[in-house]
Amino acid sequence: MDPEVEYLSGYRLENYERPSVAADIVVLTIRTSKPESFRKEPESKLSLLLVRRGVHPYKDHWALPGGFLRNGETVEQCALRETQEETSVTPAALMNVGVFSEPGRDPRGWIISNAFVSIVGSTEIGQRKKSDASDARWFDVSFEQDEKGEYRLTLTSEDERLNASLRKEKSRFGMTSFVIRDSGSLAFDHAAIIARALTALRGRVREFELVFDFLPEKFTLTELQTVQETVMNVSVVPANFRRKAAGLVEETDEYTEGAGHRPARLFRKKQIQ
Amino acid sequence: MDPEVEYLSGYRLENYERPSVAADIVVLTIRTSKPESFRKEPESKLSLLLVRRGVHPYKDHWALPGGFLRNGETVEQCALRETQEETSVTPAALMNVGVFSEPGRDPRGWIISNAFVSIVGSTEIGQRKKSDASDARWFDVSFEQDEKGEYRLTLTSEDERLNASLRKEKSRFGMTSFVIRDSGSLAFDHAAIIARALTALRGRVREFELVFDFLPEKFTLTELQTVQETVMNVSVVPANFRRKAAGLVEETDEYTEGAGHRPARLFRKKQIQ
DNA sequence: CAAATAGTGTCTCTAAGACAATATCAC
DNA sequence: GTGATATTGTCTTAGAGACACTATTTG
Repeated sequence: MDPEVEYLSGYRLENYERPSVAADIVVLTIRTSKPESFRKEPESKLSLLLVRRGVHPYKDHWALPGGFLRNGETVEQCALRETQEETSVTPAALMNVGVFSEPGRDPRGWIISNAFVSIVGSTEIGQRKKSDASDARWFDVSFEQDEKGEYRLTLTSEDERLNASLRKEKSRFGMTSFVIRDSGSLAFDHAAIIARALTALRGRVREFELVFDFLPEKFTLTELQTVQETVMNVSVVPANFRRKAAGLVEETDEYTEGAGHRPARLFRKKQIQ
Repeated sequence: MDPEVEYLSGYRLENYERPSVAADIVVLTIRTSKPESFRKEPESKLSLLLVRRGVHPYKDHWALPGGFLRNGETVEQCALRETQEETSVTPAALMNVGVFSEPGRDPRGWIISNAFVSIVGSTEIGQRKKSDASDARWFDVSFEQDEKGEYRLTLTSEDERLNASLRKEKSRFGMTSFVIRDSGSLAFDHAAIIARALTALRGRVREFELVFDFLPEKFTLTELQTVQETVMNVSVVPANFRRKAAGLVEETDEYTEGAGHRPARLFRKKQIQ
C-alpha cells in the first residue's frame, strides 16, 4: 500500500476540536427617494439590508444576513448562497473583508465568521421578492468620524434608528479593525463587521473597482458620480469627475428622455482594462 | 428561567458538520548578500521561509509554516503563535490576506485556511534560533508576470529551486485570487497563497504602510528605498524617492560610519499620522 | 422663458519622473 | 585622488481641484 494513502486512511481530523464557520454578508444598494420637483434629480442613499432575528440569541435584534459554511462549498459560495436566499437577487459584486474570530463573539459557542460585502444593483431592488427571513428591511447608512475620532454608524429605516459607536484599532496589521463601544442593539459583533466592510468598500470605490456594480449596464455619468459621492460621502465637481471617469467608460448612442432638462448620454463600463 | 439562557443551554453546535480551521503564514524578510567590493552596498533580496514536511500528506515537500486554530484564540493570534514557534521571532507585521476554502485543497479532509503575511525585520534574522520544524529554510523570491500574462513564482535556496506557475482569476470580487497551473512541487495550494500574499504585500508597500517593518528602528533613506525596490521589484531615482519618503520619516542626529563613501543620516519612522 | 441638468474649456497647484550637480567619506 | 554613495536643485509633465461658461430639454 502507498504509504501516503495508508497514512491518510488512518488520519482522523475528528480527534481535534473544531469551530463552526459562518459567513455574514453586508448587502448594500443605493436607493433613491422621490424628487422634490419634477425637474430635480432624486436624492440617493446608501442602504444596508438587515434581518430581524427570530430565534435566540439576540432574538428580535437586527442582524446581518448569513449562515454556516457547508461541506463542499467555498466561503465565497456560502456567502453567495446566503445572499441569494435572503435577497432573491444575484449580487453584482461579492468581496471578502476578513474573518472575525474573537472568542466569545457568539454566545452559542466557538463560531468564527467570514465577512463579505455584497452589492445589489439598483435596477434589481424593486423586483426583490419576499425574503426568507421573517423580517428583512433596508436601512439608510451613515458612517462618519466624529470630533473625538470615534466612528458613528447610524442605520435608519422608516420607524427605527440604530446608533452604534466604534473605535478604530491602531491595527498596524493591514486590515483596519474596529472595537465596538456601543453596538446600537445590533446582534453579535455585527456593528464591527459593518464598519470594516464600509471601510473596505470605500477603498475599492475610490479606485473605481466597484462603483459600476451599483448601477445597471447603461448609466449616465451623473448617475455614476452620484454613486461615487454617496458611497464615499463626498462631493466633487462634475467637470473633474468626468475627466477621471472618461478612461473607464465608453459611450453608447442612447440618451435619457423625459427628464425636465437636457438629456444625458448613456455610457457603459469599458470592457478591456 | 431566562428564555435566552434556556435556549442556549439546549443548543448543540455539535449537531452540525464543521471544518477544521488553519492559519498559514507567508514569513518574509529581506536578506543581503556580501558586497562585491568594500565600497559597494550589498545586494538585497526578498526571502520567504518554507519548512520541509516531515509527515504525510506532501511528505518531504516544501510548505508554508502554519497550524490549526485552537479554541480561545483568534486566527490572528494563531498566526502569531505559529510564526513564533517556527521562526522564534516576533514578526513586525502580520497581515490577513484572505481565506482559502476550495474543497479538496487538503487531502486530509475538510480544512480551510486563513492566510497571513508576516514580516521579520532584518536585524532579527541573524539571531533566529533553530526552528521547531525539522527543516526550515529561506528561499529568495521572484514573482513576475511573463509575456503571456501568466505569473511565475520562483523560490531559490542554496541547492534548490522551486518553479510554480499561476494564472490570475478574473476575480471581479475584490481580493485577487490565483489558479495554480504548476505548483512547482510546493505542498497543498501554497503556491496560490504565496501569490496572493505577495500581491497584497505590494499593495501595502506602495502605500508605505508596511515598508518600515522590514527595517530596524533607525535606517538610512537608501535602506528604505532598497526595501521598497526589492519588494516592488522596480527601481526609482533617489531624488524622487526622498521627496516621497520625506513626509513619513523624521531625522535623527546619527550617521552611518565605516562605509567606503559619504556617511548617511539615520532616520526613523514618523510617529504621528 | 425658466429651471434644471449636461457637457466643455481653462487656469492653478501639486506630485511624480528625469536628470544634473554638488558633498563627503574610506581607502 | 578615486570610487562609491549622500543629498539638493530644477525642469517637465500628468493629474486633481476650482470655476466659468455654453448647450439642451420639458413644462
